[in-house]
Amino acid sequence: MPYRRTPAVQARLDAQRVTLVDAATRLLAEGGYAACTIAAVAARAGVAAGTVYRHFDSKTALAAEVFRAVVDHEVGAVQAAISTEESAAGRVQALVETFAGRALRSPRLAYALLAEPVDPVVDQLRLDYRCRFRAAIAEIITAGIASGELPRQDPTVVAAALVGAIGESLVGPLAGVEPGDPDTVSSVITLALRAIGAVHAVYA
Amino acid sequence: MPYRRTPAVQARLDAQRVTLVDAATRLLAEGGYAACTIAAVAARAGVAAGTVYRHFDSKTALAAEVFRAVVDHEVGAVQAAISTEESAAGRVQALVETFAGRALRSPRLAYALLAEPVDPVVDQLRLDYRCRFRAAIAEIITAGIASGELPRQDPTVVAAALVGAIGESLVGPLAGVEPGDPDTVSSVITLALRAIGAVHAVYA
DNA sequence: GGAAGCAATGAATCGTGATTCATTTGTTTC
DNA sequence: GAAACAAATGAATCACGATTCATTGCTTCC
Repeated sequence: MPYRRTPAVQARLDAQRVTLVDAATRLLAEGGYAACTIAAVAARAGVAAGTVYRHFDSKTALAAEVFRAVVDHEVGAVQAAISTEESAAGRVQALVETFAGRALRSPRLAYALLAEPVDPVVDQLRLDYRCRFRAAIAEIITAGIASGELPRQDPTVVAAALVGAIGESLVGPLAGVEPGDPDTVSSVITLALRAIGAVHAVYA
Repeated sequence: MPYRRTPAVQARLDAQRVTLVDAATRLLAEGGYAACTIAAVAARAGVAAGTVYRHFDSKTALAAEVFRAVVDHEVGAVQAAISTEESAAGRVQALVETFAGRALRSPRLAYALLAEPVDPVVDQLRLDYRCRFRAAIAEIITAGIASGELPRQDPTVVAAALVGAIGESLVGPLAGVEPGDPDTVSSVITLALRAIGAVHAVYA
């Protein structure tokens, strides 16, 4: 048995993989999918193009992994923010604030995540991403209806609409130009609360 | 002067141009931008690829013309529907119904129009499209506030959010699979009315 | 009818970026 | 140290669709 991959080598390979995903993520955040070529990723990671293929079968596979990692991170942040709130209104507010804050901090990434189409496989992941947010919102609404805080409504449709509303308000402008000011976020919160029928904290 | 373009020839050329735009529109509606290659457009129109370039400088120019035509048509339909209504609530309802009805009838086209990115020039046209809808909604809201029918709010942000909500509800699912049933439309109407603070026709 | 020139053709060319693979470099084991 | 093989390289290849252009076919006008 003249060769076996030692733990040291394995660790280096693992680290290299991480470096690749990281490089791709940064490139995505900087210039969108178009900037995320294999050559660019490899260069950023300090390896040759061919080396990328020792870790990923295809560009799509790399993109999928990047996407999944970023989405998990984003969803996690939102869920953490939600979990500290009790009421439906509080949770929705926390969700929008967290989501919007992060999106405004990395606008290009948010755009790539929410809107920029690319590849059927990645598009499917984007849908999953939206679905996860949708599910989070739907859950809040369902609980709110059950507790009597919110009026009866179709949680799925309302959640989809809110995802759209938030996305449009935040990354819609992005595709154009302006950065999106803080007032926008509070307007969106107000609107979201009104849309779900949480009539209290409204009419700012 | 051994040659001059006669009216008959001009008419044929004009018709050919229309045929090209029409072919591209159908292809767009069937398979999105990816299906809309020069070769496919030419084949559908019954001409050679090179002929396309006698009418359009580039694929982008063709796409832009297609986009503009389709958008004008869509916006026109919505505006016609709005114009027959008096109240803000009635107008919003008409707008959503019209937009949604058309989108559900040509889902692939709606997706291309609302979400599918392609090319900076076309992307800009898409933004214009959204802006026009946004403007239409903002106008309704502004008028509603002025008349006292609606509470004070930021019409621009609310309009953007509604565009997003409508788009997400209707074409979001599309990117995935299902066709989007009629109940969805009425749910979206209810939500839109509630979101703008038109508390009446609500709580269905 | 025929000269003059526009219109149409479609195969060849180009550009872009993913993917391959023969070769070089690095590790492991004895 | 040397055999045996893995990892890394990056130039060459491929794929795909837009774009060009030399050639062929049509119109016009006298």
